[in-house]
Amino acid sequence: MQELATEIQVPLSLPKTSEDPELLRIRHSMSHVMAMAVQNLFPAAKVTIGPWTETGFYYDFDNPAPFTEADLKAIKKEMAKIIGRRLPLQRIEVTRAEAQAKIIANNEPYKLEILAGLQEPITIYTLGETWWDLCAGPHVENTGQLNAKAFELESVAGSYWRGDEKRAQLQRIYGTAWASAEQLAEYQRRKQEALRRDHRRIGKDLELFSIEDEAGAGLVFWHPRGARMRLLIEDYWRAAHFDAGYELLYTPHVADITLWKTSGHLDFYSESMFGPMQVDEREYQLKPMNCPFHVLTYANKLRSYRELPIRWAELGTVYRYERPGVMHGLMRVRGFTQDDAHIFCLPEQIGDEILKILDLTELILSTFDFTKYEINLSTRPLKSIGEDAAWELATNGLIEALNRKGWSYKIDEGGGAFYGPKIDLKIEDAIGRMWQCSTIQLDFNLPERFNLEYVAADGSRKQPIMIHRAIFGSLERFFGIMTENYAGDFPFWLAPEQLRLLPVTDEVMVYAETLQAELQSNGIRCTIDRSGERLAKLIRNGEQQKIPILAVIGSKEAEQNSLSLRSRRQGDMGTILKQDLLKAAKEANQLRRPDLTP
RNA sequence: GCCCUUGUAGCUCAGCGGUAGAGCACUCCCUUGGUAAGGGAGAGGUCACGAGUUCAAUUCUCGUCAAGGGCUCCA
Repeated sequence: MQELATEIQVPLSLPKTSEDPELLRIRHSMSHVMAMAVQNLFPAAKVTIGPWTETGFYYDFDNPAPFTEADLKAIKKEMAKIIGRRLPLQRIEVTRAEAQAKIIANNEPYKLEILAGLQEPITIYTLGETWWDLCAGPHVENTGQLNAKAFELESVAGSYWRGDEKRAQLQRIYGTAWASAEQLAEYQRRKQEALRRDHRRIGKDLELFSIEDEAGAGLVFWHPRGARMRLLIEDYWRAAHFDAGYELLYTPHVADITLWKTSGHLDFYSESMFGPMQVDEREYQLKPMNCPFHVLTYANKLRSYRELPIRWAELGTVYRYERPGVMHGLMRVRGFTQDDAHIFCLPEQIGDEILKILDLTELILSTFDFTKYEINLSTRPLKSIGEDAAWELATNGLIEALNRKGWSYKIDEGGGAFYGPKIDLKIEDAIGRMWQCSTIQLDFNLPERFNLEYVAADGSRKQPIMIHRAIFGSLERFFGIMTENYAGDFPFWLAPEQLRLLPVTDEVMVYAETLQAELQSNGIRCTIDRSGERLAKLIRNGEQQKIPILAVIGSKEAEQNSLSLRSRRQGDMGTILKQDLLKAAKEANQLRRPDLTP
């Protein structure tokens, strides 16, 4: 069924740079052309680096004055000129001393620093008679091979030399370049499509949520429609967790700061925490994570090995300090709810537990039509705690589970947290973007710090294995991703307003009200459009608000106790008797169907 | 936090050194209309906030806050 989509008319393919050597040369050369253009127009600009990206290229400059959007136009024009001159690009091998002499002659301090880190042979690429850049290539042979109609300068942005915010502030210019004007047009069409799907746009248009200046950045207000959807998601999540053998917890939003000292967060996480607050004689801390609370709950009494595994989940709302300027719609906020869970188990249970988590993750994500995953396994970093044997056991447990699940994965050697190895899962959305949501982490740290134990079969005290895991990651973020995935066209079971009754005249209002009451009492989210506009307008409004089912009712329908249905996904569904609609809608809700009928 | 851009009606946006405009939405009136915009009238703005320059600031300058695109960081 997933295959169908690809059969419908294949659009112009847009290869990534890393998949297409020709595009790589084009983009790499284009960044040199841009650098030359910039230095022609701004002689004081110093060059730094100018790599390709998957959709284009950028170049970072150190220029006395920042570039403005207006400068981009002039730079683009200059680039077109350079392309028109069909200047050759030539690869020249030089010695370190020669390179150094050339760089010093040009007064390019950043290049000098780059040179210091290079191995011989050192290559430079010339562009025309006078301009050149330290570069490994590859490039096109001459600028005539670049298409002046297939590139665009997209934006200016600040960046830092070597990505280090303590070092020089540079000016980055982003561009995109393609082999043909048609490809550029297709790329721009896709950018438009991403804009159309933007959850911030859809969230406003469909009245799902807002972020209010007066309350502060990064704090989400869920409006009735968004809140209803969130509730549906949460209800489903809870049911799935009970089915999978979890119990649910509720824990406080604040706790005495000593708890955060014990957990270690005050030492290694304080930069991401809201400041403490004074209450009576004690200092309290708003929670940035749920784990210490679950740990305390575990430690509340002596546990037996017979109780394990313990699986505790919570939709836990946490607050984290995010630096100004990094917030982004629902994707990056300061207050959010994690679908957090902690599993306390015996060492020999790790493999089974991880596998169960993978199964539950797949079940839940696929319910929202996320069926393509990219999995990363991160192993022990250099700086870490815990014994070798524990790391090996845990890492093997993760690998064993992935193998049993039959999922392929990449290994990120040394990419784990200092307290344990982890599995990260990225999901692919409808337009091919990858998003990281789910994560499964082993933790040797907290059980140690809180002295967690259980009584083993032989009567001795042992430390349990602790697993953190989240499937959505954060409900806010997941909601944003899901909204973009569906482009606001939510499946029937999830739509905040599932069905809207459109009365053709006021005379059928009584019938409409009877219908609404009956549908609502059967758990179907249904409204009546009382605007009094003509039918065509009612339909237009309903379609714009992406209501899954619009039900036209006039005198004919009122007489027969029926409705004329118009489905957003399935088109005209003809006239249906009330009792048949009730049955179909209830079933669709129960089975979480995308449409009224399969 | 840093760089660029932006902030005018609920939304999308014009405008300008002499205190404001359009379309949609909203309210009312006419229309009772059968599958993507019927017609008319009206209401609605401390031009983000705070200073400064000026006879006069929504417009110019500076600061603050927020948003957008990035950097860094991240669920």
